Amino acid sequence: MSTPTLRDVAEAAGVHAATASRALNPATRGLVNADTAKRVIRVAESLGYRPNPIARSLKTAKSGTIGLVIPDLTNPLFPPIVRGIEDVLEPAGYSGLIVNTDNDPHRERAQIDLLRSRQVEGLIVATAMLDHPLLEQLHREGVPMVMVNRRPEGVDVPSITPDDATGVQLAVEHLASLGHERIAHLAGPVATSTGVARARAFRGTVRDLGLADDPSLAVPCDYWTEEAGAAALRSLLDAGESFTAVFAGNDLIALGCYDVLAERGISCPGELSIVGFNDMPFLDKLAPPLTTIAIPHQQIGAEAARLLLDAIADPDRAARSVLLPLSLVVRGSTAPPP
DNA sequence: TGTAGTCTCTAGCCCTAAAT
DNA sequence: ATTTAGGGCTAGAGACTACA
Repeated sequence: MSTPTLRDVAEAAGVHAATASRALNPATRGLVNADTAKRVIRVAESLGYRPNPIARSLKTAKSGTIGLVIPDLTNPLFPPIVRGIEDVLEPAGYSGLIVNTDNDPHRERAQIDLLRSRQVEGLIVATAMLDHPLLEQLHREGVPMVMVNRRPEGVDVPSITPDDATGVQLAVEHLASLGHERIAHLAGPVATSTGVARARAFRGTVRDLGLADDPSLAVPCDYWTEEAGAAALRSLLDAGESFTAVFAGNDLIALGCYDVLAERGISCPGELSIVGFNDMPFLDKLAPPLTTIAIPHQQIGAEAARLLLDAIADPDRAARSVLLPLSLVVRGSTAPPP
């Protein structure tokens, strides 16, 4: 006996398939006599019936799925965000399909094509570049979309981003209050909104506080990765720049710095203080534990999912964007300069 | 006779294997 | 090469019953 269908349930319960369908769907259950509904539900359970969402979407033209486009699945920043997204999607009857683009535009295009062919009802996108033709195109085609963490320029799409400027300010003020005057910034990629926003805020804060405003102390990384962070710090050290603290564009870049400190025998925080950004999981387990800027990851994900559900329900609604507040988490990687 | 309340009937969603 | 059938499900139309 193959897996039971709605018809099997209906027959066993002595009702028409359409009635069984209504009884089993909470949204339409009210159209069916309560006792009948109860009977159908019981029969469905005893047969081990599982609704077939493919057949359902054949009729309803709705898939109940949302595409989650993640740039780098190995970045621990994302699991808590996805968790927040699922917390909101699930009770709304949706589930997320995750794809990973590895920051590769071709891969991204292919993955998004795949999601669309699977009839996802919307996209939550964490891969936004400042200039992002694909996202512009999707937006023109009317694909419901929400940006998380980053946002492209000039595309009128709902987004949920951290308040980078304030976060940077907190980090730099913390270092300044410890007595640091020459702070280096290992910035995120210049093609990303986050990288640019944080770099700009860094420069502004450094000036406001009257610290060394030396362009050679700000180095953009090619990627948001440990390797890129390590390479950037090496180039600063090799150039003979003098600085007593590093403000990293994100935690992975800061982690890369740890590698360089180890290989060159530099002590942290004794000789060099380091501050990260994002507060991804496990930073408190490092030696020394990394001081960083905390982002409410789960809240970001949940808010993104809410914005998307809004956009799906009402496509004409004006794009709403949310800026989430950040906080400084002081751990062991920062101390007064030597 | 009208009207809730409850149920059934029908068609069709999109695609493809099989029949023509 | 073209047509048909059919997979599982549900929206919409409409039928039946009981009761005011």
